[in-house]
Amino acid sequence: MNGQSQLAAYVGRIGKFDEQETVDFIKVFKEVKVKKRQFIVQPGFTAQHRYFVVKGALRAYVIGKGGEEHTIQLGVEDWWISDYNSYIYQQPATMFVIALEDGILLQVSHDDESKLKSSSHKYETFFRTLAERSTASMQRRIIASLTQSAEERYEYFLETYPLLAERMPQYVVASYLGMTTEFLSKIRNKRLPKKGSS
Amino acid sequence: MNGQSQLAAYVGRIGKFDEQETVDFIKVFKEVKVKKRQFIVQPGFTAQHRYFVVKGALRAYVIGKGGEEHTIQLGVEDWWISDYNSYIYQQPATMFVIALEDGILLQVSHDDESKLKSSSHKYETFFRTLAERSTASMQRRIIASLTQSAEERYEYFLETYPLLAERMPQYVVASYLGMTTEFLSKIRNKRLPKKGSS
DNA sequence: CGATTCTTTGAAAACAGTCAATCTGTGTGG
DNA sequence: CCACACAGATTGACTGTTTTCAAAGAATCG
Repeated sequence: MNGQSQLAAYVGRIGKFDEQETVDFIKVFKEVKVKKRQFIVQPGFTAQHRYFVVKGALRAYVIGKGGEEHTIQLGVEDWWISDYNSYIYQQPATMFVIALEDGILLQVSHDDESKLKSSSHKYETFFRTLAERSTASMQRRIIASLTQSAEERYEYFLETYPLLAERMPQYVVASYLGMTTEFLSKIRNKRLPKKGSS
Repeated sequence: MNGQSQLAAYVGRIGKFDEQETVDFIKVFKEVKVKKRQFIVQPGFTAQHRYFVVKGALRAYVIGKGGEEHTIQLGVEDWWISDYNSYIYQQPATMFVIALEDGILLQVSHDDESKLKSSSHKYETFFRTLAERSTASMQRRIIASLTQSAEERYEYFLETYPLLAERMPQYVVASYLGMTTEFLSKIRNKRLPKKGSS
């Protein structure tokens, strides 16, 4: 399955496009390959694209005053990623988006996305649904950060995204969950007291 | 200015509706009065409406395992409020939404909103814009919670929402910022060492 | 391997929470 | 108009979670 058909399958699950609409939609996306450690968004530059992850893993992060990296968003197959504050308002980004693995993305420019949205009610609906789901998921994350301890947030993350927990380096998981790598390491150690303890 | 014309002015700033479209849009909203301490959303019940605040102040909060209240969202004039996870997916709410003051709201039901969205491309665009802005604002909040200390979050809140900081009880501000009332009180004390200190 | 990159560990310190008591204001009903 | 109740804010001592720092261990990759 190539990138286009993967995106086609994805949009088929969300937007009720007919065949021609699906083709026209996918046409504006451009496939790009990314290498591990490659940046696709950087602070100071406006995020020009929204990216659909065909293959690979990415993360978006900001740098704190002390130089710490704080992961704002993760992306793997069938997820979207960008600096949305930058992309939506077309203002300079505050985030880095970097590839954690070699991968394949399908990018749409802000301009082409706008044209899609205005060209068809159905496309507009598709992006509205994306944005609503994104709002709901961010709200769940805010709730988790307000109500749970570091250990609980990690447990919750393991349950919710078991595959991500395996795939992402631990410093990425830690910074996504709002704790230091050192502390996550200690949490993990407490959970699995010793190796070969059965 | 009544509630309807206030909403009309608001939608005029976001959606490019003509006169008739504005009238038709506003027609489906129903005005409701709320008294201080009145709940408009409660856990276990599906949030049936999205609310536009004409007048008053509200807050949405969840209850933690220890009984603490965590404020997820605030609402004052010209803001929207609901439990979006519940409203969007039409599932039982996890949040309370309560009036902090007597007020006036304009509510739209999930069903009517769906009809609006499907009846016109422009209405769809309006709700897409709402959702995108909401996503961006939640992302900013996540960044703040990951990168800033309690004191910095309070400073940022004061700068960003000076009117809210005056209007909301301090325990609401504290629980919105992810800290205890006691700790916020200590932060405030440090900032303004003593009354009459000049 | 040889050099990064990532993870673990432990001791000390900082940040923020808990608990309990007190203080303040504000309304409401008699 | 007063008194009482109650919601909200403050204070201080103590506790606990999480961070910081520094060093050493694994793992990975060219």
